[in-house]
Amino acid sequence: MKRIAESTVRRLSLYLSFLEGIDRQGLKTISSDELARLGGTTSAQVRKDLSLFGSFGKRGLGYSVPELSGKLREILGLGKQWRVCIIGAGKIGAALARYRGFAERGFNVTAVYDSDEAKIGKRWENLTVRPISELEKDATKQDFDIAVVATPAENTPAVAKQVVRAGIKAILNFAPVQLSVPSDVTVRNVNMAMELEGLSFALSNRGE
Amino acid sequence: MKRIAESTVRRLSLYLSFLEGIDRQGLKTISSDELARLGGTTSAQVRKDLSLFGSFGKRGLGYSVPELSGKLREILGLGKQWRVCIIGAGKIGAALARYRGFAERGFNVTAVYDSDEAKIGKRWENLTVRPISELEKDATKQDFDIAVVATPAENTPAVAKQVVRAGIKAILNFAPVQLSVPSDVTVRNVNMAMELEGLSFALSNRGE
DNA sequence: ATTAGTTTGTGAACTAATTCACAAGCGCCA
DNA sequence: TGGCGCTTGTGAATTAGTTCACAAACTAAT
Ligand SMILES: NC(=O)c1ccc[n+]([C@@H]2O[C@H](COP(=O)([O-])OP(=O)(O)OC[C@H]3O[C@@H](n4cnc5c(N)ncnc54)[C@H](O)[C@@H]3O)[C@@H](O)[C@H]2O)c1
Ligand SMILES: NC(=O)c1ccc[n+]([C@@H]2O[C@H](COP(=O)([O-])OP(=O)(O)OC[C@H]3O[C@@H](n4cnc5c(N)ncnc54)[C@H](O)[C@@H]3O)[C@@H](O)[C@H]2O)c1
Repeated sequence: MKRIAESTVRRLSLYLSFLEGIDRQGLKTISSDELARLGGTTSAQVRKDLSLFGSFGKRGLGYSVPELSGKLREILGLGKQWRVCIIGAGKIGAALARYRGFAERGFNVTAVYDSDEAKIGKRWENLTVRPISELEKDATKQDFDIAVVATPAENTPAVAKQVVRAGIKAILNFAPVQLSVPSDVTVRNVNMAMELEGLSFALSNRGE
Repeated sequence: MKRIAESTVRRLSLYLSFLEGIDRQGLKTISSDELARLGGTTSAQVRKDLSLFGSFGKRGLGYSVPELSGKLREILGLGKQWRVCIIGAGKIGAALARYRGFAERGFNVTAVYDSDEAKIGKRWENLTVRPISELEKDATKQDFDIAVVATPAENTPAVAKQVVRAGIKAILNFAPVQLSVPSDVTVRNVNMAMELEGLSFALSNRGE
């Protein structure tokens, strides 16, 4: 299969969320044009994105909402349940662990780790905070798919090393540092300071 | 000035954070090549990004770390202090309000809003949660620059309308919905479900 | 003062992503 | 059955973004 751009994957994810809304409204079909309007893009873009994976629509009619949802879920790998661990039982970790939106999409938080003695052993929702030193051992049994890393920036490179050693192949990183990992490990960064700086730039350069 | 791509702004932001690290290490100059290695890009990219705004380096030497930091801060509009309000005093809102990393970069959270009677009036750090209905009135006095929106998806379009009516020109949106706002308002989305789906896609399509 | 060794800044070349534009397919109706 | 209105799927054209490649500028060493 040809290489798919990250921007394409982001849009697919967006289309899926729109389709779920449309489905709740009870509509049966949708055109590339409507999908484009919802996503702030063009109908050609929508059709091109989808055409990378097959042809799912009916000419003259559009796309069947449930069918396209299903295809997108399949493309995005949402058919299975993913096992997620959260590392760093702090403020962000707490918000994420308690967020129901993830499980709804098949991302199940099955463990939380921290290095702080004061936090280890505490109950967190239906989980107990475990010592980070046990991550590697636990991983052989639990087989985590994704690690969500929410530790202080200075410790995060070391944490990433442990995650890699534990054999986890995907990391969602909230610390404002660039992680260096082997090429078979995928990292996505959520860097809020960077987003705010993007807004700052936009505010500072309006009308130029 | 010519249009600057969002990807460029993200990289500038990244360079700045590297420069701050380098500065703490006490190094005085850095080459485009080293900066590129830190950011996982190429030296030509670094130089091209910077050349969009001027020429800040010395041939044969590289860039002065404090000078380039200063220039980047200026470019990104980090010279001033920004007034930020958080809307939605829930799990994510709480994590953000308590995060010190923002103020360090000039983003000062000066108010928190919610619609829940049970939360209104409560103290949050050095702030008191205010009723969202007062946002518009408060904005005329406080003159917020940026609204961080962390409300449930279903209420968020309405919240965005209120933010726009309050005259705020930049929104950082955490709800998994696409906001439609006038063209003079800039929106950045942080959509964690989308990031996880990106990882899911990567895990599902390795080696193809 | 000259030379050797670096590293910038930037047009030109290239690659990737988006948009155009239209033939072809489908449903509906007469 | 044929024609009309609509919408897809996709090569071609265009636009945007990245990388190449090299002259120019600077330091340090002799
Ligand atoms: N709080 C926010 O709103 C926010 C916003 C943007 C970015 N971030 C980033 O997210 C990360 C976490 O932020 P936070 O506010 O939740 O911090 P926090 O201090 O509340 O939590 C960090 C947790 O990580 C744990 N920890 C430290 N070292 C560890 C290690 N080696 N292994 C395992 N656990 C370890 C700490 O014990 C603590 O419980 C930071 O990198 C921060 O910059 C946070
Ligand atoms: N918690 C997470 O880790 C997480 C992760 C990803 C995305 N999100 C998204 O962030 C948003 C907030 O999530 P959360 O977990 O903090 O939810 P939450 O329920 O803890 O908090 C939401 C808050 O918004 C308030 N609110 C509701 N309607 C409002 C209105 N019209 N005006 C002002 N305030 C209003 C509620 O009273 C509540 O205090 C949601 O859209 C969620 O999907 C959260």
